[in-house]
Amino acid sequence: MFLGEFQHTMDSKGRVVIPSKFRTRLQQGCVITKGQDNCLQILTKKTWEEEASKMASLPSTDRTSRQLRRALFSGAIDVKIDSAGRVPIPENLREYSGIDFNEEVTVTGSGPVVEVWCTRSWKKIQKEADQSFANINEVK
Amino acid sequence: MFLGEFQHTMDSKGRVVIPSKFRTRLQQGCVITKGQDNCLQILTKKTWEEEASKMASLPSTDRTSRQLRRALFSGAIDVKIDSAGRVPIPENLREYSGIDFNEEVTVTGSGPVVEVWCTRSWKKIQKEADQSFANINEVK
DNA sequence: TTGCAAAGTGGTAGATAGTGTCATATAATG
DNA sequence: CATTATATGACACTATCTACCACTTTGCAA
Repeated sequence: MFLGEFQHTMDSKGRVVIPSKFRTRLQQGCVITKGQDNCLQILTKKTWEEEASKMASLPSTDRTSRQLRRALFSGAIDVKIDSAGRVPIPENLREYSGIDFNEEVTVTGSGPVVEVWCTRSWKKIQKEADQSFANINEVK
Repeated sequence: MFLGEFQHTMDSKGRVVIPSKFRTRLQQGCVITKGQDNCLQILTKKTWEEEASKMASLPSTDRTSRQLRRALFSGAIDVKIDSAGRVPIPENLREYSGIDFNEEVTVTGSGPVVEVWCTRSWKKIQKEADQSFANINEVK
């Protein structure tokens, strides 16, 4: 289970540091894909395979499923963490997530996956997320 | 069941002492999360697992569910109590709770969870709580 | 082919944040 | 009151992040 929120910066070559708490679990290979709401997701090999097989089993008659599948597979790339704890983010994913060189990045643990956000977007999303969270608690 | 109210200070490195009465139950690992009204909650592993498993059953196709998952997991961190009985509070949770280095902190037992408050906030909240409590008694 | 520019990959040193330990002070207990 | 447990502040040490720098590869054009 990945937990927490970390601030980093994308370096001038498009690389992002993975918080050290996450590294051990991602060290033996991980996959980066497009996530929902314009974030990026980092998955362990194992989680990726599970996700991928779920995706594959969706009916290809449904337009939404097809689109989901395209986004997931076409945007995916498997990477390895370098000796300094960084992963390279390719051009298409940088564009998708809106993260530019030297820009602030928020890396969050989100249960089974790690999410990478351009900090600007994260702040917006987080506000919304906290709201949902607060409401749920009130209901109880 | 956690009971009582304790005064402590966050040290200059962002750590807070867990009252010794609570330690034995939290020693084998605990999770800190955002609680209501900008307090922090400390949960036992077991209580946390229960909370987290509720999340797992929600569909990731629904935006609200995704937001909930993000809020819960990104705002949580699992920590262990060190040999001096302290836990580290990471940056994002310090900010959420408004607790600065070297600042007064109130730690309260609140039934199934332990709550950590910036003492300034706690005083306000407590006044309100006492008020409601008094009124309820009057009504009876 | 050769030379150049751009992008990608890898490494290093210094700054900073995080962690662990200890000694003393304070509080709790019998 | 003596003893034990707990809290706090100080300090040293470690890990991690960042900002650089240097090298390699690739693509393009001369």
